[in-house]
Amino acid sequence: MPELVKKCPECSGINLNWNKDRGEIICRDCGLVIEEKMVDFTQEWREFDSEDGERRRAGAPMTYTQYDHGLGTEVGQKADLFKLGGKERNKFFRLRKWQYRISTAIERNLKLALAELKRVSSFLKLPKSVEEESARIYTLAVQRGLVRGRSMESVVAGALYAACRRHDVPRTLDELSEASGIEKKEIGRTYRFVTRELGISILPSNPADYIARFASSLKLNAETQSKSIEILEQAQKAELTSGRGPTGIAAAALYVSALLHGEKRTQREVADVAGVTEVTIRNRYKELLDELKLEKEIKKKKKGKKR
DNA sequence: AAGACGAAAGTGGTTGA
DNA sequence: TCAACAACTTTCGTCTT
Repeated sequence: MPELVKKCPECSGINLNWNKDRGEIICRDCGLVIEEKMVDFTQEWREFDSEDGERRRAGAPMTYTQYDHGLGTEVGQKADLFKLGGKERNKFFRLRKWQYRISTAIERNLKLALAELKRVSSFLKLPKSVEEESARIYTLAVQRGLVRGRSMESVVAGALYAACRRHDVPRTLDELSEASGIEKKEIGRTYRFVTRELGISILPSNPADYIARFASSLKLNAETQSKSIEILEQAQKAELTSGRGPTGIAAAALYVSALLHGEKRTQREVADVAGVTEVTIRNRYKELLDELKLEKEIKKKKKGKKR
């Protein structure tokens, strides 16, 4: 390890890991990559693309890397050397140079982006399949030049969001936003843009997919959980769900079934984990009571408590 | 005192002319 | 491109436990 670096400039940790192959020093405490191009001088990571228009690289503050200890930047795909025939040399060399530049630009972009994607994905504890799907989406997006004019990070977040939806493990925009450091509306925008451009089908997410996660962070038992799924199904039949935010509905269903099972949670608590407000829960809750004739059960519960 | 409830005004996004 | 619109939020006052 070179003399100069002994402490992590970010967190002052001394637990540094020198990866000779990639010429990186990685702080094991906070995940900061300290030196990137000591050996491998072909990788000009710090340079911005030579393509015009793409200079908004500064994105989320890197403090988020603190959460990712096992930061892995393993990315495959070395670009092939371009072996094209050679006759009109000058012209051809220029072309080749261009091609090379473009391909390395894409490759560089991918390398950075996939590292970012991995980070966010591990922060959210997303399954491998989702991670791969989103990497695929992102790769497609880069190849079609959809990243231009947008920050890399926001496209990564959008790809992740889309992949989550497709695999029925939805995260809310809030969660993605917290994990990636990109604003909610920005993620939503790029998400819509990318899915539209790539022709990815966007089925509205099912409230039931949120139940398990919300329930576990509220520490509700399995019975309550399945009850809330039932409630959701009834609600869907009564057409209470269309046009409403799925998280709000999921939250209300959970709230009701928690009441029914004597595992009462306050509206505030449920609202927090679902990322909606109490008011929304109240509205959905009221609709549920009206349509599903659950009033009696609730009242029974209350009487039972008084005795 | 905390939680539940509801009204009113405000916000961001979608839709349709 | 703009206005209407629905869903959701914020804020605040009142009622209930």
